[in-house]
Amino acid sequence: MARPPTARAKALSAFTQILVTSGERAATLDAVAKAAGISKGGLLYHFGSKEELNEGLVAHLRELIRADIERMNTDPEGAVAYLLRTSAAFESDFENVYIAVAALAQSGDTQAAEVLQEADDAWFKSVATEVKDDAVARAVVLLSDGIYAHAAVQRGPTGHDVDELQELIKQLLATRKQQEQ
Amino acid sequence: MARPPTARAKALSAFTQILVTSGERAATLDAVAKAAGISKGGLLYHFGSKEELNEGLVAHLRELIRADIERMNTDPEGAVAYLLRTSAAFESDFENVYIAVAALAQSGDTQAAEVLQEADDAWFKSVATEVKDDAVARAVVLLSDGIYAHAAVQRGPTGHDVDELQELIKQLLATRKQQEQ
DNA sequence: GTCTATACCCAGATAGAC
DNA sequence: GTCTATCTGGGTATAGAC
Repeated sequence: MARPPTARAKALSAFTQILVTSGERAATLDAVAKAAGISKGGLLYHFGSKEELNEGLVAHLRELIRADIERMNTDPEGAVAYLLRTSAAFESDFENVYIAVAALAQSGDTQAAEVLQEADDAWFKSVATEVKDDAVARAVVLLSDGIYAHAAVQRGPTGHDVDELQELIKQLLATRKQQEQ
Repeated sequence: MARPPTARAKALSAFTQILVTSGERAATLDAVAKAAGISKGGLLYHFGSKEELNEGLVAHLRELIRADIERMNTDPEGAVAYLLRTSAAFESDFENVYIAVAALAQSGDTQAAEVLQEADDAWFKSVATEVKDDAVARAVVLLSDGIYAHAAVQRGPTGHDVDELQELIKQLLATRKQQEQ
């Protein structure tokens, strides 16, 4: 798992790309192998079956979530800004893999559905720690999910105005803090 | 189109149910026919191909959107309340068909993706008319999309606290109205 | 209008050479 | 570790009876 042979990584990358741009139906072993520049046999050497390929991508996302949370917690603008910004802008691999796994989840893969929930839970935790308002944190994660859902359907980054959303969140937090006192 | 023979309606209903509960992969002609209590041949009489079946569901959603917008615009609690409430609670057929079409969209169906965008646009229009604040309207639709995305992945209604969200929106609108003056 | 039977095709998986 | 060739199963579609 630590330093995977390049063919394996290329396969995962190609699989991701096809899932994002063409959907789950198009992501056949043939298509993945071709896009990765290897043969179907070679692909099946690294992933013994289609299910293992799915699991491989799910496991990959699980790793990326850890790294994403790390970046989120250390972002100079804060967790809310990071989450909304990356949802809309595809700053790293993470966003593509997330969308790809979402496609798997909708096609019937239950492990894919589970890891998406894990991402949401981790996001909520980070955001809640920052804003100290669980209701707002839930809303922020929901907004992020909405942006991702859009990207998944439109097959690419969305034009959502993140600054506008951040401003709304800021205003909301200020209002609620005031009322609390 | 006006008074479809029951077999057609049953097929569409079964197709919807399988898509929602088991994903696109499971929604084969065999499975749909069986769930609808008809034979594959009978199913193919009403829908000449799998693609036509997809199109049939997309067209059905397009009709339901009109009815949904109608209910939204006349809801005693208002459009925002209606949208958030129905996203989380599956009040009518609409929500199930919406999730089903979302599954088609993720699997690669472009017409399905288009009609989902139409729904979002129509929702935005209704909400924006009510709240008279485009930024907030966009956020509300995004929240709704987030809730739907959750439901799609979890394969059923979500436990999101709609009252909590509505309260947030209310506070936000009040704050922004005040600042405007 | 709905059925059964069957043909066709392609995605997934296996075998074995290199 | 990667290839080509081949087999199998199942999903889609057609033919034709009732």
